[in-house]
Amino acid sequence: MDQRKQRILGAVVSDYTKTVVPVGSHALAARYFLELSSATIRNELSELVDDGFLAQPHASAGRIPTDQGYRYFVDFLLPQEIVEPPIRRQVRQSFEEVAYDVEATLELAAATLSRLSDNVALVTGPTNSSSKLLHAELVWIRPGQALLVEVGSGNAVNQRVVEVEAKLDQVELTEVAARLNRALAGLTADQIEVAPQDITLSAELVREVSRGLRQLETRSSLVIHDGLRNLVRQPEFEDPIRLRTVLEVLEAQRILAAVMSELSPQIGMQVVIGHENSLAELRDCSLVLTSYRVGEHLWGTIGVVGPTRIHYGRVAARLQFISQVTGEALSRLLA
Amino acid sequence: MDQRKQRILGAVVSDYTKTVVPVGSHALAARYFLELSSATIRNELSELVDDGFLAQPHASAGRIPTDQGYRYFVDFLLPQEIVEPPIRRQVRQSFEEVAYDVEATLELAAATLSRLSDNVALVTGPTNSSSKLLHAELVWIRPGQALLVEVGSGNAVNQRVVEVEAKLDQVELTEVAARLNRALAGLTADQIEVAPQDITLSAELVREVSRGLRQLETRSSLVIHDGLRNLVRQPEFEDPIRLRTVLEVLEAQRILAAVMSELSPQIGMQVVIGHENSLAELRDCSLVLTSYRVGEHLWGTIGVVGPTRIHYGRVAARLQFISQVTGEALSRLLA
DNA sequence: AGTTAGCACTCTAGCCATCTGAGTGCTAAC
DNA sequence: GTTAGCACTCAGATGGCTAGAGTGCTAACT
Repeated sequence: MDQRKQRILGAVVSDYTKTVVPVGSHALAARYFLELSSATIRNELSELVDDGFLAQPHASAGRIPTDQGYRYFVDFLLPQEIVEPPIRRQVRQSFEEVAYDVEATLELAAATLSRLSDNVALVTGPTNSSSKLLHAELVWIRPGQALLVEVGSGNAVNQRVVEVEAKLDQVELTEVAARLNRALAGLTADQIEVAPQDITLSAELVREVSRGLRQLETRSSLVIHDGLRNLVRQPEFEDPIRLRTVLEVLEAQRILAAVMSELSPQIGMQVVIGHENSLAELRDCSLVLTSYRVGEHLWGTIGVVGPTRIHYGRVAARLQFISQVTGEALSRLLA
Repeated sequence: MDQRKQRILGAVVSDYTKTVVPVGSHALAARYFLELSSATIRNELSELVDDGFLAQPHASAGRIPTDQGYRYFVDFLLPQEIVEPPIRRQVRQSFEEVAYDVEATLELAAATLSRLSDNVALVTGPTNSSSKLLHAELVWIRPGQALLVEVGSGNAVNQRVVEVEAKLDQVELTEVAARLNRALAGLTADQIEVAPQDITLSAELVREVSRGLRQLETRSSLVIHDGLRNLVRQPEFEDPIRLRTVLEVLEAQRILAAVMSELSPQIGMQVVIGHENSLAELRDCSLVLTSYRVGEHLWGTIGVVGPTRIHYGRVAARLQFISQVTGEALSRLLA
């Protein structure tokens, strides 16, 4: 594609992104190409349609980008945008004030991202696919019952009620917990299940510990979302059926988690446009995703869902920034 | 209001609830009042309009219930509905399978309620307005840092990273935690802050404990919602502006939590219809709320948000049932 | 008294025809 | 390769028309 075609494609994408109205040759000439006539632009537009980068809603309408057009734009024409310093300051400050635990941090990340992207934000927690037991504790509740509190990798905490011998009091429970720690600390759920049994520990209790660790893994794989209200504002989702289709996916934690973990990029940013989505329900949407890191090992996925005409440049820049701030906040908290 | 008027009001409410189309005198005569002529019904309808129970969208249209009409219906005419045994069985079973911790239980409650009510479900966690410290524990992370794990009333758990003396190892941290427990267990955050200082405990650490307790209180006051997708399906929310207004409130955790805790009934069921809502944004909506109990002390609020023509009878019955199942599931888990 | 049939009247929603204007593709000239 | 000019197309807005659902009112009936 020659340079002029690229410029025109870029202009159509920017203009359509802003106005959500098909862009005509006159509008392009007036707003972006004072040196070219509308007739010339018409010829170029016509070729861009033939090559699949643009489409016409109907014969006498302007052009809108196709998924392929957005793809080209994202791959080759995306302008590097910066996040305005006032926004950076404000975001950093709110993270310092609000990010007092993992969950609050992730929720703040989602809220901030949805606000700054004007779209729906998605955040997954740390993917502890094989969480190790750091520490276990038993808290007396009543005769015969105790609360098993487990701390796993990344300081994620899980609690469950377990049956214990009725005669045990808190002092003795603490003693049992100490033995648990000596026997099991540093092991994953799998390892605990096959580990040689310490004869002084009840097999049932050990089993509860590994169950708890698995709960930790399941729980943290779920997805926080925020900004569904922004979706409603988008003209492409005025149609209730379309809106509902997308909402159903966004509210289906499991499906969403699968989509995100499948796409989650090891590094850099991942953009999925319209039909590129494996999920048919998201074929009207684009996803912009990246990973955040906490120290070295722990990481989750954070991203934005919007219509295919989402403002890729701005969203990518702001997502990048928030992902970094989130990682830093979590590092301060945990690492 | 005489009995016939009541029957007519009831018929209008049921019919409108099902069809979402203004109900005319002919339709009423044919479907509900074979013994009366449409003219008679017209006279009655006209009086019901004069008394404020019904309204006409325009002069030659049928009638729809006003908020006052729904109010009368709910207060005096609500038929006692039962929850079908197959549904009961299925719900109980899913609670047995999935409700393995507090959060999962509340999420399951929200998911089930939104499905069974065809509307948006809201669930708040236990309102630990003054959580007592049951147990504290310190877990070594690295020299100078430890994870403070606190268990509060209702076995809610909170964790935070705290600074400690660099030389302390896990054995010594456990010892410090034991002293913390002796000094502070059973106290609320307020009480901890004014308690006489144990000279062997760092004032900073004690302060962290009370901060953590307060986090617990804040966190559990947030609201889980599910079923926003159902809102989109309601004809009254086809208008994007209306939809957005409601979505904004539903996604604003703090506001929603305030509304729910303000309304949360000590016992029985609370119905708020349209303009009765203190929040202007919810004036097109009705809320059906109740409380669930875990043993004696712990409780939260669970409810449904929908359009004012929500099927009050069915929703109330199913909400009642789910609230009970949720309470039972949590009791098994915690008490 | 309350109920009902009859009837004129009202108003919306759907339909159709018309009009406008933005935007196109094509041709011929530059 | 670029541009001016022009005929053509089509969506969307506008406005009249009609059908039909539903009303309120009157007068007769029980």
